[in-house]
Amino acid sequence: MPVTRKPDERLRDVSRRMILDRTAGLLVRQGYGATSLRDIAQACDMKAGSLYYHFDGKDALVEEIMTEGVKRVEASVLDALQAASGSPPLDRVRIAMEVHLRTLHDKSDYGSAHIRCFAHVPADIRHRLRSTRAGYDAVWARLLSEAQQAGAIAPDIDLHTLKFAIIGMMNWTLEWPLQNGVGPEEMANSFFRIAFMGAGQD
Amino acid sequence: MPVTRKPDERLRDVSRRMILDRTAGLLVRQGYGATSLRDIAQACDMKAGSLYYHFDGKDALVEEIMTEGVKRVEASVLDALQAASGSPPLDRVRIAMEVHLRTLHDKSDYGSAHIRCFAHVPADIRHRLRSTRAGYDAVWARLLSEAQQAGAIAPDIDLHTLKFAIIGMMNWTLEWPLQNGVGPEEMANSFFRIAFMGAGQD
DNA sequence: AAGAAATTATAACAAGTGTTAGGTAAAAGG
DNA sequence: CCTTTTACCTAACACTTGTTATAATTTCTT
Repeated sequence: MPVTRKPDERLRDVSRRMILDRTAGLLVRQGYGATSLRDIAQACDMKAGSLYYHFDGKDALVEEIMTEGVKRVEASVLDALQAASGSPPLDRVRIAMEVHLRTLHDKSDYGSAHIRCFAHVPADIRHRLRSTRAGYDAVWARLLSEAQQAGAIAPDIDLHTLKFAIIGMMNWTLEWPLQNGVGPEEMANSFFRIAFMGAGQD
Repeated sequence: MPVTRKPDERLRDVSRRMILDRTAGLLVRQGYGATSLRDIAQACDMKAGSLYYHFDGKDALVEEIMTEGVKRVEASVLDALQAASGSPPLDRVRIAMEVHLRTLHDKSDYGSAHIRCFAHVPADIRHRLRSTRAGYDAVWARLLSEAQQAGAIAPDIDLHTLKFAIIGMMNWTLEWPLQNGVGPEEMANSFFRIAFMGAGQD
């Protein structure tokens, strides 16, 4: 088991985290259906049967990763919003967009594994993940609502649709990468410009 | 083989189309990995082995559906643009958005099957689909370029990013339905409003 | 260092998958 | 209507998959 650990780390915890990490990477690269337990085990220098010591089965492993994916994005965005609590409303929106994109693209595979595989996991998992996702959704709803109440968003804009448009364009960057070399900050700035100032010219 | 056909229709053509139609529906509902040839055969009141008379294999069938999916969206959008050739540039953009959404949501399952399964088919299929998709991409690139040259889109807007944002928000409606009862026209209008006039308030 | 507990390997299982080749029923052609 | 061709059935195959129970190895505790 070629995994490095510190003296106070239990093997179980280190192995378990490594399995989660490597599986997340496989899910991003191959998708749910094309990632077998044997693939996962190989990526971990283990055998498939051993994975059952740590997880109840493939789907439990996958669900844990996907749940953690949403949680990580949510935590990152909340942290950033907390740190920017005194900033103007639309600045906070732009920051949230940037952090969302950074978490998806740069931080780890968990968030992107979630988005990539959501539509393909068994229905019961998807159902449970929907409510986890709804929590993060509420973060955006609150953020946009505050911005609209502060007068920063036009009153005729339906916030549900706006949230949807923003999240849609951001998450779509995982399916069809925007452009090589473009980072989260630049993406966020471009999308923010389009969504809030509009691409149109009078 | 419970399928209705007209006197001039060949059984082969009718059966083949029915297999494509029903498979597209399954792909939308279940995804690529969870749709077996036995599922498809059952949906067609056939046995799995029989599908080989019409298609070389599962992947040939799936690829044909997904290719047709892009082609249908493209054809619909091009038709609509042709019919609106005298309209102002941004009207044409809005029409294209509406037709894109209508084709995805109301017309048939082929387009949505494409989007749902794209990230999950074998890499060689995905590679070929990428170039099919690039053709449709070019339709949008041209449309937006004409609008910008006509002065309808701000000169600082990068058209590649704008196209991306628009397609992203529209295609995301397949992953996470915007709202029950909202049709393509209303969606298109809302997304158009956000993307071109901006949600912000001065 | 020894023994207990933890962690991984192993072999096997049952079920499912895409596919093939030969057979048969249905459609088409004259 | 009869014959030929077409379209579907069938049985089997080889392989893959998630999973289980037991064995073996490694880690942890005293």
